[in-house]
Amino acid sequence: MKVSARSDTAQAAPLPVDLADGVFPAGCPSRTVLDHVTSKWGVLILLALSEGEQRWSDLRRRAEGISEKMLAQTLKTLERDGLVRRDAQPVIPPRVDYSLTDRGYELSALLVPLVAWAFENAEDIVNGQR
Amino acid sequence: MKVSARSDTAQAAPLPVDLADGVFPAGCPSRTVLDHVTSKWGVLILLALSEGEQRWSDLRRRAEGISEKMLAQTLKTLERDGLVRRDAQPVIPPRVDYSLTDRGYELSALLVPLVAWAFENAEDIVNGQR
DNA sequence: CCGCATCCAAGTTGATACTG
DNA sequence: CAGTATCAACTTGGATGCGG
Repeated sequence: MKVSARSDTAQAAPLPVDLADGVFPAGCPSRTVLDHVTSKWGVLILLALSEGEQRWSDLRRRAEGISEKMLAQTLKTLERDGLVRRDAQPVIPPRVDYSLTDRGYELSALLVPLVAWAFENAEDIVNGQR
Repeated sequence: MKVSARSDTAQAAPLPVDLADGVFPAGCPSRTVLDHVTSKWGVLILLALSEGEQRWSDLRRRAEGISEKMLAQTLKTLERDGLVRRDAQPVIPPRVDYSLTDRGYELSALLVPLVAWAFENAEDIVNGQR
């Protein structure tokens, strides 16, 4: 479905003013949050956890290609942001479960359509470039 | 409308199976697309352009803190991905307008709620870490 | 002047090895 | 199993230069 009236350029500005003013300044907190959330691995981890609680090794396998360092770093950041909850059980061998907080779940609900879009359009996009 | 979300821990898995299988593998195209789209500056540029066509210098000012190099690079990537359209006018002084393609516009529609969420939750999140 | 490619310094990421 | 430490590789950004 085409939205645009002229040629094939999309216009219209459905962007709330306060949002625009709030996100673009360099030092604003939203930049930081966005960076964490849209980081290369952040998206994958949040998405994986949206399926439910998972262990470290599950996540490592799920987010194929992630290094242990980045997994640890990503999880720590998301935990500090209050999006992911860490539940370490004092057993041998150690077992740590990760899950989304309510806020993280809220976020993942917004992430899912984005990822779905990327998935659906990926082939087209990649084919388009030679 | 809220889905359910229990007291403290969010569970449930609203993630389509084919999506999950499609996004997590390392070499899949969706990863690439996601990386472009969720890159540090990609989000900001797409968001800025969702307000309508803009010139290079407008974008440079809008995405505060971006370097010329990263602006050029980001725009080129998004253009190659068919999300941004570049319109160079052969005038002196030179003038180049950037705008979203239909596909880019579609994407920005998904990005806006995400950014809005980040903006609304930013303060809470940043305050939460001591 | 505006748009953008190039070079070099600095920060980020990744593979491997090692500890609790 | 869950993470940390270390070093090498890649990415980012800023200054500079140059064409239109």
